[in-house]
Amino acid sequence: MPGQIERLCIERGLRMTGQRRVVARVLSEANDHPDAEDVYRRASKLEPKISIATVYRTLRIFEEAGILQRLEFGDGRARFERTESEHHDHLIDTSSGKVIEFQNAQLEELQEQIARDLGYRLVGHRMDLYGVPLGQAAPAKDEE
Amino acid sequence: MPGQIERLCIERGLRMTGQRRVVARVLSEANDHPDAEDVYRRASKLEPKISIATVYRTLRIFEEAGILQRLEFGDGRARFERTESEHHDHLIDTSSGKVIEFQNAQLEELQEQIARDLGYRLVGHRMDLYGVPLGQAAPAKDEE
DNA sequence: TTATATGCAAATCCTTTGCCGTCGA
DNA sequence: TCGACGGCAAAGGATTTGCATATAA
Repeated sequence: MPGQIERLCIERGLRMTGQRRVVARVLSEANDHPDAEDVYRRASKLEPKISIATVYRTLRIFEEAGILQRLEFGDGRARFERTESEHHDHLIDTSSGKVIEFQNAQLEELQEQIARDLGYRLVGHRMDLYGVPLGQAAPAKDEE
Repeated sequence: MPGQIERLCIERGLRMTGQRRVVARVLSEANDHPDAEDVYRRASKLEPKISIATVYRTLRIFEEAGILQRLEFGDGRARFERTESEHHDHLIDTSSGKVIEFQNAQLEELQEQIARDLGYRLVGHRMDLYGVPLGQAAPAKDEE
């Protein structure tokens, strides 16, 4: 039984090779936001002879087919997640690196309006929030 | 007469060398969002023997001193702008590459609130909008 | 069969670093 | 003076690519 991603690949007419199935499966089963190295590591367990070049090529192809979303959190490498019907943004916990997904309709609306006011039609956006857990670290400046 | 950035450098106790003055000046005079290569190119006109390594080192030092802001628009290289008292975000015109700055207090407030609702204190964020000029390209799907 | 995909290693792009001579305070 | 700085070239990390072989359809 093909996973969600493999199904999408077939739908979009991508040639399904053993390697692509493995990458598709790794991504279907991921609940986090793996980078290429992570995907390679996980895929290698299922298909030891897969190469990192194939992983990169496959990720790019999946992204171009709209199956994957590329995320960049500013640490120099790209992370991937499957495209979901409901759009969401990310909050990165800077103290642990944990990534939290959230949705906010008001925010989406506001972004469209801002673009419109500037004379543009919004075709995309990227928004990442960086935060530390409340009650951790020092919120005020003059405490110690 | 030192520019705004050189003044900040002095304020923060950075040792002022000829190269740093040149980089500071280039950035003080920039009205766009140059990447390291751009800064190097512009600095070279004022100081032909400056090296790209020095430009990178200086940009990093200025950034760490809070004098510069590092921007990443997803094209693989960092861009820089001087830190301004009033925060702003960017809208990138995907048809021309032009970058438009904007401020929106409601947006900032909403971001803080979202973080708070998730149990976080917002320590930073990054938001870029991507758009095409209104009236250009096809907004509807079934026209031609 | 035949265009497309994969492996491997080399290449690229952006950025950082080691080393050693130089310069600012 | 003397520790910080700059130049050069080499190193690094992430990602892409050329080429010969293998494979899906």
